Amino acid sequence: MNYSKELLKGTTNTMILTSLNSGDKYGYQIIKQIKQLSDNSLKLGEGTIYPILHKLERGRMLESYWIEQENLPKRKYYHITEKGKRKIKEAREEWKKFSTLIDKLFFNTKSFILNEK
Amino acid sequence: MNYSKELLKGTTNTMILTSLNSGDKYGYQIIKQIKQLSDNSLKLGEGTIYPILHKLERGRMLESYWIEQENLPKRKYYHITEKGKRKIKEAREEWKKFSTLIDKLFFNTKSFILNEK
DNA sequence: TGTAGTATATCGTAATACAACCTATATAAA
DNA sequence: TTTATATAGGTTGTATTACGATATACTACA
Repeated sequence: MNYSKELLKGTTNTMILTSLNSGDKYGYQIIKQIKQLSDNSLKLGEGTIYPILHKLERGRMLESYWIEQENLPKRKYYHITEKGKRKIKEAREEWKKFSTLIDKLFFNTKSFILNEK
Repeated sequence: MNYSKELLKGTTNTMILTSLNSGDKYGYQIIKQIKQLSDNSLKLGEGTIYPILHKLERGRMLESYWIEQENLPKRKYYHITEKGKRKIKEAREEWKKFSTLIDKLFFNTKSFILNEK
């Protein structure tokens, strides 16, 4: 993982919801997709994604159904609900505000000096 | 706190280092400054900042000295070291890459569809 | 007297991501 | 043949983190 575990916190749920927003997927597929989209920098493990999928389903953000495969393990597909879509919208708004603020606090050194008593 | 506790994780240390990068400060002063700079949206508590200051000092990112006050509790001032300044630089680079990636994953829905097999 | 502000500090708690581990099957390499 | 990797699901224990609660101690004000 190229990014600190701590920076990642709070973003994983929305990442997974956003992935499912463009179509139903199974857990393992989401892992591969996020890895691919991030140019191998974000490798969510199984121990990360499955508990989150279960939690999101308990919270009615997702619904699931099984699909049998020939010569391969069966897959559990997840489908995003309207509640899940609303959650994405909220999370995007929060992220926009938060990242703007961190940009200010991390880079705008001048304001630190100017605002001092 | 307007932002989720989890989004905040991983940014607090750098926030504090950046604050000290523009001049020595004591713990309580850092809390007030971050609160002010964030328009009251970031209210770091005492239980947050003091353990971090101690940890940063143990890690040689900061050095501290006491100043006695008249009619007020004495203040423990923190000074950033060269190691601390290097840490800021690293953290800024990491934040730039990370926030760019999250922007992509949260908002660029099109890429999710296009990249699907 | 009560409350708020200044200033430092510690402790317990909830939430999180993850490594490690487990079950299966299939395929490819050593 | 054995080993490793990939697919696909899952659980459990652990470290890290931010924070509320609490403690101490002094000042200022209603």
